[in-house]
Amino acid sequence: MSNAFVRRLEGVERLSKIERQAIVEITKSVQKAGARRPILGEGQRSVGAHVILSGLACRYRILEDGSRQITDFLVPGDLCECEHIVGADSGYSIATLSPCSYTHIDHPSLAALTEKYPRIGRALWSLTLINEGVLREWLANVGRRPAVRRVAYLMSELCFRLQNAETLRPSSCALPLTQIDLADATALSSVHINRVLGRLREKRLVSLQRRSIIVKDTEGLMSFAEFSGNYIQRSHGG
Amino acid sequence: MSNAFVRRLEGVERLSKIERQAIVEITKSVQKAGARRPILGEGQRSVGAHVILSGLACRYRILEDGSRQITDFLVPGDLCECEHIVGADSGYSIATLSPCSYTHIDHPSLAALTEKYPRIGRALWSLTLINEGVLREWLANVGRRPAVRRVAYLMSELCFRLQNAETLRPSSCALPLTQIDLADATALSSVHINRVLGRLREKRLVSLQRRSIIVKDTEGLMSFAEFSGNYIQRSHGG
DNA sequence: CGCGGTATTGACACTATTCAACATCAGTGG
DNA sequence: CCACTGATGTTGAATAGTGTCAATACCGCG
Repeated sequence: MSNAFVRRLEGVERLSKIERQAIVEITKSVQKAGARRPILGEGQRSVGAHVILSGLACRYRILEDGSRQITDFLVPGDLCECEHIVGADSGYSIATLSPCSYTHIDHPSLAALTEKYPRIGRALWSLTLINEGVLREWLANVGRRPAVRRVAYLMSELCFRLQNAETLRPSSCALPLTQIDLADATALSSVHINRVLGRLREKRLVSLQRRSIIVKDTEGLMSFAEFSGNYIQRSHGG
Repeated sequence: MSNAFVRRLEGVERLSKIERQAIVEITKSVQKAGARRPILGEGQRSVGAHVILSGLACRYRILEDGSRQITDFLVPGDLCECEHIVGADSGYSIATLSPCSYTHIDHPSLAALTEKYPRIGRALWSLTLINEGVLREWLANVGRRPAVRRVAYLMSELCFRLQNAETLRPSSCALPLTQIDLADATALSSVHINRVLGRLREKRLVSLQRRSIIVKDTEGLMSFAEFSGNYIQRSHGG
């Protein structure tokens, strides 16, 4: 009777049983996709939004010169492409990184939902604002931090958000990312990512597997990266 | 009977006379500040949001190593610090770049407004989503574009947004930025900004004045930067 | 078994940074 | 009205940090 999206919304706004129910209702037609599949393919235009219910996905764009910039990681509970609901189209694509389940919410349903339950509308706005905060963090990260710290910071954030979404807090965390993915998210070359990861491995913070990176010591990585999750999760006032 | 904020909201949502009136009402206590003054000083915490009504401001953060990252330019009609209204606090500061007039909206007033007029709530969400798009653009810009294009792109965007806010479309546009500001926004050093601007001046795209940069040929600059404003302004469907 | 994407390593090139010296200008107080 | 001051702009030289290229290794998958 609850899912990742409900839990996420409850993290920013207290919901009544009826509101919870309405959200469960709107997200009940679940789709599944394997790793590295498009959810919103390049060139495609969505007519609504998607909610990630399990797994890890990302939003990205291919630039003029062919390089790819990943701009968001999407963890369970994340809503994406709201801009379509609101009428814009910014030309980004969504793809899974690990196997995902997700649901599609069409324009009219969401409009009706927020009309009927303004508190849900408010919660959605909150999620968008938090996401804005994450984007600013990425901007500062890519703009100003040297490679090693930059990579550590990004991985810290991703661990933090994944663990939050699963309401777990293990000291180790597997990230289903290739080194190329990490390069496209941090705006470094994959060659350099490889060297950076070597250094983090020497510090015993991560270990490497083919097609995935294992953070051995999330606490250690976060403190090395000087990461704090304040901007992502509120202390939960109500 | 109209101001920059009303015009901005009307750009994303059709408003009734009563809704317009309500917005004018909530933004009527105007404050003014000269150039380079804090609106929300470092370390200060806001209890609401600010709306820029005229002039140019920016949002920024000082990182661990003392460097400054500007994450947003705020043009007339822009709303900022909504995250406070919604309960978060991301630790950024706001300062004017040119003389500004602005207004403060406190938490309860905005809550009441969006409760009473859901369409206004929806319009505010739209603004936030557009802003998210702008941030993704900045991320791609800082992450992947070489210095000259990067600077050109940023200036293009700023011209575009300023001209939109003023509903003017002159071919020349004065940006009240020092080279240091530009460096902090593009994540380059001010020394390098200086050299880059030299090149753009050779191309007759910009001219330099002390403490401000004049874009001589906005069309030319935008096409050089391969800039398109699609992600900022909708074609205006309803 | 071979193919294609990924990972690893070295050599080298290049962009942008840092440092330093100096120039310019607006504002300030004498 | 002038000299002083501090922030900004300008230029050159040396350097650091990443990117690029290329060769090789690895491994899951068809």
